[in-house]
Amino acid sequence: MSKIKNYPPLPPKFFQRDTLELVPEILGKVLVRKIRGKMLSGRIVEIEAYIGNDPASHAANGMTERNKVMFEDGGLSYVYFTYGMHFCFNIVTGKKGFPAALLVRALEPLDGIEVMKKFRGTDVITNLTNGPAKLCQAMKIDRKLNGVKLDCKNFFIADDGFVVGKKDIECSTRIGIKVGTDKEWRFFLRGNEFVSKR
DNA sequence: TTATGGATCTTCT
DNA sequence: GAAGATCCATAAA
Repeated sequence: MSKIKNYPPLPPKFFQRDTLELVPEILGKVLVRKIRGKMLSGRIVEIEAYIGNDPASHAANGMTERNKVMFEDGGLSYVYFTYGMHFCFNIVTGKKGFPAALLVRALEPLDGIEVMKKFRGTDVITNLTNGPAKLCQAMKIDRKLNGVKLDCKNFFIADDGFVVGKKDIECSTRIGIKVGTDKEWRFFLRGNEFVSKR
């Protein structure tokens, strides 16, 4: 059993920095979600950056009802609905007024694996959270968590002491987009079997 | 093993 | 009306 519950949430201030600078800090951290008395958690092993007027970002053309959370201070949760049936979870980064976020694409399941299996309807561990919409389903992340602060008791990011070396981080172009493909803003842990494949 | 279509919300044209 | 920061079941090869 892990000892994540002994580690306090990272404060919102932690996320109010340059987005790309945060990337190596976020990789390896633990996303914790408490629901109905159960604790679900997973180590963040894959993220993508969406910054400013980057053409691939939802915020590329200014603020809308959906993306307005991206303009808030770092440390908030941005959850959006896409393709008619899927939720994706982002960590808002940087300062208020500048739209930036890190899309969490994959987790390595730690606690509450049995609950995740139930939510996902599969027994295959590597298929629980290896995709942005999958991890939301596994952790029951939905619209209600859009815009919440990530230091509340039921939903936060924690540091359990796991160390990620610079050499363990690999980068590539982002996935599932048609513009902004010149930027290598997808980051993942080298060789981790929970990274979404493509 | 790779390809295709369905699900059907939100935004922009 | 069309496309999208997706996933999965099913079909073809």
